[in-house]
Amino acid sequence: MGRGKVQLKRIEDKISRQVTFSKRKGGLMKKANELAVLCDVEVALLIFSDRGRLYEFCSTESLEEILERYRIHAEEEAAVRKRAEQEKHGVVDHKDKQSQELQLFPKLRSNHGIEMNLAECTDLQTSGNPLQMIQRHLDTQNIELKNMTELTQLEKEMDAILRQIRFRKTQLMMDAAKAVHEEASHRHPKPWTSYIIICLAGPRIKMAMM
Amino acid sequence: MGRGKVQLKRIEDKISRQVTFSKRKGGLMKKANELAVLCDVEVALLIFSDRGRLYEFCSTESLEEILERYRIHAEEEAAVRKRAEQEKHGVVDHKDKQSQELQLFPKLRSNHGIEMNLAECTDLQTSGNPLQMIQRHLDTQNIELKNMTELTQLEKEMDAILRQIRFRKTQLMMDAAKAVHEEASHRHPKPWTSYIIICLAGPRIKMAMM
DNA sequence: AGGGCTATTTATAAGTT
DNA sequence: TAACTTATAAATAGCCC
Repeated sequence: MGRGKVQLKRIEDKISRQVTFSKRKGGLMKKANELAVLCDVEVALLIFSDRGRLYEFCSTESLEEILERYRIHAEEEAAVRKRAEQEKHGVVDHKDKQSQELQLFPKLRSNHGIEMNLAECTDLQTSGNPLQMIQRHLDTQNIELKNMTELTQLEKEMDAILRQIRFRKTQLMMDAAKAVHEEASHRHPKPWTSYIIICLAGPRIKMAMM
Repeated sequence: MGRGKVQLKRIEDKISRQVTFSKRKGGLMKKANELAVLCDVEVALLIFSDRGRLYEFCSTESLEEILERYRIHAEEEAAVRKRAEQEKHGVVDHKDKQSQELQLFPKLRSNHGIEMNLAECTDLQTSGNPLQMIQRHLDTQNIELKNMTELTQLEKEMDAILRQIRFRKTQLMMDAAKAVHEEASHRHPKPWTSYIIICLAGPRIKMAMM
C-alpha cells in the first residue's frame, strides 16, 4: 500500500519507523473500530510504543470490561484443559504457564476504596491541527452536558491549544524582538548587545531598547 | 475496499456479517502483526465474536505479558469499569471490582467499597453554550496565521473555557462527594463528618472515605 | 514534525464455483 | 460452507512542504 512494497521486518531507520508507526497505528485502530461496529463484536487493542507509551482502543465502555471477560474466558479454558489432563493421565500435572499466571488475578479482587470510573475514553485521533482537534467537541454538546471523562479530555485539548497559542505568541515576540534588535544594531553599530525590554500588557507588545 | 462502499454501521444480514467478521478479523490481525514487526512495538488484540468465541493476537510470547504491562501502566492511570444502571442514584456497594488503585492509597482504608459514575449526575445548569463563543475562531484560520492580537484574544477565550470546564468538573466532583458522604452517613449515622479523600489522576476520580 | 499528496499496494465486498 | 475471483475502496510509502 504505497509507493513501494514493504518487507515484513523491522524498519531500521528510526525516523521512518516512527512515521510508519504513527500512520499504521491510526489505521489499525480505525480498522479495529470498523470491525467492532460492522460485526457487532467486542474488540480491544493495546499498543506499547518503543518508548513505552500506551495506546489503546476498545469497542466497549472500558478496556477493563474486555480484559475481565478475557480473564473469565482464560479461567474457563484453563479449567477445561486441566480436567482433560486429569482424565488423560489420571494424575495432577504441574501447573501450566497459563494457570500460573491466572493466580495473579484473584489477588487483585478485593476493593475497599471508593472508586468511580467515568466511561473510558479512547481518542482515536488525537493528532491533527489543534483547531480541528477541538472542533468536533464544539459542534454538538454543551459543557454542562458532558461527563467527567469528556470534560477531562476537553480540558487536555484546550490546554494543548493554549500552549500552542502561547508558543506562537512567543515566536512572534521573538521575531519582533529580533527585528527591533536588527534595526537597533543598524542605528548603533556596536559590538555589544542592546537590551530589549518587552512589555506584555494586553494584546499589544511594547518594546523599548536601551 | 470492495465492490461497494461500506457504511460504518452494524451489518444487519447475519450471513454477510459473519463473512465480513471472518475476513476483517484476519485482516486486522495481519495488520496488527505488521505494525508490531515493522515498528518493533508490542501489540495485543482481543476479539470476542458475538457468539462469545475469543480470538486473540499478541506480538510477544504471551498475551499475559502485555496484559501485565498494561496492569502496571494502569496502576498509574487507574482503570475500573462500571455498569451504568446501578449508579443512577449515586452509590452502590461493590466489593469485587479491581483494586489496583488501592496500591496507590495504602493508607486509605475505608469500610466500604463504593463505585460511582459521575456521568450520571443530573441537575445540570442551563446556561448558554460557552463553546459557541469560540466557534468562529476555529472555522477558518490556523494558529500559525493569526497575529498577536488575535492570538491574545483566542488565548483569553480558551482560558475562559478552560475555567468553565474545570468549574464543571468541580461541580461533578462535589456532587459525587456529596453522594458518597450521604451513603456513608447511611451506614454510620453519626453526627460527625467523615473525611472524603478525592484523588484526581487523569480522567478518573478515585475516592476513599475514612 | 505533522499534514497533504499521489502512485501503488492491500484489503475486501460481492459475485462465482 | 468455504474457497476462489474480480472490481473497487482503502491504506499507505515515499515525497514535499
